[in-house]
Amino acid sequence: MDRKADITQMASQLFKERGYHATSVRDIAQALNLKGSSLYSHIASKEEILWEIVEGAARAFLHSAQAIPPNLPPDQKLKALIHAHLNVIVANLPDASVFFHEWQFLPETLSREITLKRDHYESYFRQAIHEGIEQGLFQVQDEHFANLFIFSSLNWLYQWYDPEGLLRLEQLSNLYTQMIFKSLNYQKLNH
Amino acid sequence: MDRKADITQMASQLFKERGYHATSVRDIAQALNLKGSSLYSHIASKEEILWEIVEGAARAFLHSAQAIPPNLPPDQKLKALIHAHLNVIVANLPDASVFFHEWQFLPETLSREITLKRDHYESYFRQAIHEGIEQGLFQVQDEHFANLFIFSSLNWLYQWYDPEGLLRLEQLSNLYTQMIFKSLNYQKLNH
DNA sequence: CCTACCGATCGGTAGG
DNA sequence: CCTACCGATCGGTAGG
Repeated sequence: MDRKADITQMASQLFKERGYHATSVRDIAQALNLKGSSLYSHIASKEEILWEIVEGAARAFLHSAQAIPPNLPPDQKLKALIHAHLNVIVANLPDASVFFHEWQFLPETLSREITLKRDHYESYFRQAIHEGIEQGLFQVQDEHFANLFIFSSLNWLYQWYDPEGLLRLEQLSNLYTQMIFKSLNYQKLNH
Repeated sequence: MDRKADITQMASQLFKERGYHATSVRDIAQALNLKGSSLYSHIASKEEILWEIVEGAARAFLHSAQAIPPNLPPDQKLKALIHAHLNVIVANLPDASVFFHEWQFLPETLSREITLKRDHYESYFRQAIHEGIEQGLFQVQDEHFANLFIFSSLNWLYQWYDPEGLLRLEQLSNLYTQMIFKSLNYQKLNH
């Protein structure tokens, strides 16, 4: 029934593999055994497809962060945020790739909206790290840089993660949590 | 004299801002006050421009790693590699951005060559980390993941580094070194 | 380095 | 969902 979801999903795979601009509407249609013009009964434009993918991923990240109890202690909160973040990427790698790689090709009004959603999402991490520092659980030289360092390590995952590989979500999450917590000088040993 | 270098440099800026496929040959020419066809006295194809940028960046990374004395102790070697890596990115942000973001749009023969250069470059990091673990300077749960974690944190820099910002290379290098060394459970305090 | 031009392909529409 | 088609733009060439 929902042909639009089929189109978006196929487009997501192709955008991940070839990039947004190197994928034509005809490419997407062909992969679905359709003619290019047939897509336009379900979508208004190529840009709309990109928007659906990128905005959907932004929403997935935001919702997964908002599902975490805000009253958790900061170390547990950060651990849950790391797990949630990795889960969104692993659960839908093409969407995550397009989100990180192609969002800039949205027209400015829309890309600004994504930037806002992303800032909001990242604030959950910043907040947890900030609270952790205040409570003496974490120790960093430069809080701003610590945030950037952690986002960097998490955001590059889509570049190398192999869904067919051996690394499953739980192990990935444990490894990330351990390295990030060590980089934050986490005091407790068992987490 | 070297018009080709002018073309490549301007293209690098535009590719960084808009992406390879969203930048036309006419865009590059216009930014140099030329007509599109005029570029073809200096270049063979648009692809050649991309190749010059990406291969040049790959070479810059590789050379900077090869300039480090191989007999340094592993902790000092890793520190020097981090510094060299950040220097290449900071010294030429557009080239680095295109290298990380657009290399995949090279035809397969050429992109494979880049992948090989990159593997070779990364092996310097892997080697230093491996030696550090062997000598008991570093402790990690999963060496393979530790490598990926560190590359991730370093490779995402081009996404957020602001050349006009306050963070200069030396401070950036210190901050990265500190967080990475902590994530590796580095035993000595003064580095 | 320019003018003039090429075939191919692009995103998208009309009409059924 | 298709055929037929649109104007615009693409990378690139010829010839000067």
